Amino acid sequence: MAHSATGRPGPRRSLAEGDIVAAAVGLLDQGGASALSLRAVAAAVGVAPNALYTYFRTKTALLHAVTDRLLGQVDHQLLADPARTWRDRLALYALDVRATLLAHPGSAPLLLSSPLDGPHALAAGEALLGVLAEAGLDPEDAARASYLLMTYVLGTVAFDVAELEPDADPLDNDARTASRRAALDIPAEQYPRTASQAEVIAAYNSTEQYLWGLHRLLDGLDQPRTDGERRSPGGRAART
Amino acid sequence: MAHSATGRPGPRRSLAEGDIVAAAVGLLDQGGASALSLRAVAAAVGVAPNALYTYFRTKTALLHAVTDRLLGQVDHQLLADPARTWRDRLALYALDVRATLLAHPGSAPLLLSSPLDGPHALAAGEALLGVLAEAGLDPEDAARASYLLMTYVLGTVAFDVAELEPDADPLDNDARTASRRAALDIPAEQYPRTASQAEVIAAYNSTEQYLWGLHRLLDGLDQPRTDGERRSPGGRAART
DNA sequence: ACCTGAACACCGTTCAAGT
DNA sequence: ACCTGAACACCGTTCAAGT
Repeated sequence: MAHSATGRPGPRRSLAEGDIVAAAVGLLDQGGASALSLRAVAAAVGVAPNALYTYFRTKTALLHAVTDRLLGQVDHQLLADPARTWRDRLALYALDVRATLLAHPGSAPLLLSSPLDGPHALAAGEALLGVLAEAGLDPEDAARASYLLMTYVLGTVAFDVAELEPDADPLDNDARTASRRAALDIPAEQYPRTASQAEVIAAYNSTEQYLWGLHRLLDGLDQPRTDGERRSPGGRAART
Repeated sequence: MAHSATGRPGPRRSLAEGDIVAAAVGLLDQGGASALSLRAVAAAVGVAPNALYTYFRTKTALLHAVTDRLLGQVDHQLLADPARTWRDRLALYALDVRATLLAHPGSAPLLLSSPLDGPHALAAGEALLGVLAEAGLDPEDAARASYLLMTYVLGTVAFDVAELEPDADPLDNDARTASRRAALDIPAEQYPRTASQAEVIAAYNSTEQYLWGLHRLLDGLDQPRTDGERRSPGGRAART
């Protein structure tokens, strides 16, 4: 084990928060969520386990920092590209978030259990509100829609990553669909509709399904309201 | 601690899988996800920790059984009520799933990491496909839509439950919104759009937000396609 | 402030043995 | 088959002590 997360030997630089977070991400990448223990991080960074408490009050605090670092790897510029429609920008961005998280197995559940109030999360949220404003949503609806989109993206990837076998390549969707298909065994008499759609169900992990759901969701945002509007009695939202 | 999950004293009945799962749910309810250890379950059931390996190959297998038992507490009849429109049925069902999961803190992340192939999950999925067929979706779109809905419901509740403080009442949304509002501190110069919507953001955990998102999603399912259809080159879906 | 050794109260899982 | 005691290889966190 190297002294620091950079792998550079020699006398140890003074340890910093960033080094610890980087080492934690490294463990996550190699061994998944279960490999991310405080003791392992401490070992990777060349320090006694309890030394980490100088930098993070609890393990949870470290995990939140890991979360925000991963969000920092997403290309937020995709949301700002003025050459594309708002819809294309959202789709490309959603694909980038998914690809980033799939490259770090175990990160999606981690994101779902984080407050998402770090600097990268805030920056992404702000950019998202801008795109949704361009799409014609008033500020309140834009905020609601941004939460809807975040939930969709993170929920989908969390589902996806949950069933990853530790040895499988997280980026090979086709192989995973095939293995899902082989494992499916639905009694056709009891569940006829389900059984008849086994192919589609096996491909729930596909990019195609991901985009299908995203576009249905954007369709729902991109039209007049039909139902279920329950505004607070206080007043209507401003349509700026 | 009673000998069995039923609390009935006296000579122990022969232990069954169901007793173990029931005890696990009890621990989940009392202490959240972290209280659900094999050793605690074994103690609750009056047995040595390793005795559980007679019934479940791993802890994960037990968790999957817990997951399906929780799904069994949802009222699937809500999807079949012929007196209501498909949209109302889906909304009522989604509310019931949410209420059930919020009553069991820690269960949502558990569901997200389960294969959802147990009997109750299959039954719910089959009923869902039926409702979506009524809504006018062809079988393939219905399957895709059911996954979209599941992701939305479970993802939202997982997000929601993630930030639950152990002492808070999981069913008091208003109190949690207030505490979220108090914790929010967004620099308005850096994130103007975000800061201006702090009230809405604080209420992300509300039933109102949940229904808003659900209805946007149903709006997206309930209209002709606009974009993003990328069917596999092999052939088009059958329109039965 | 930053780090240490030692300890505490836990984990999931395996093994050999008993009935 | 069902269950046990004992052990293995871990956890996160705290405490007192050192610099």
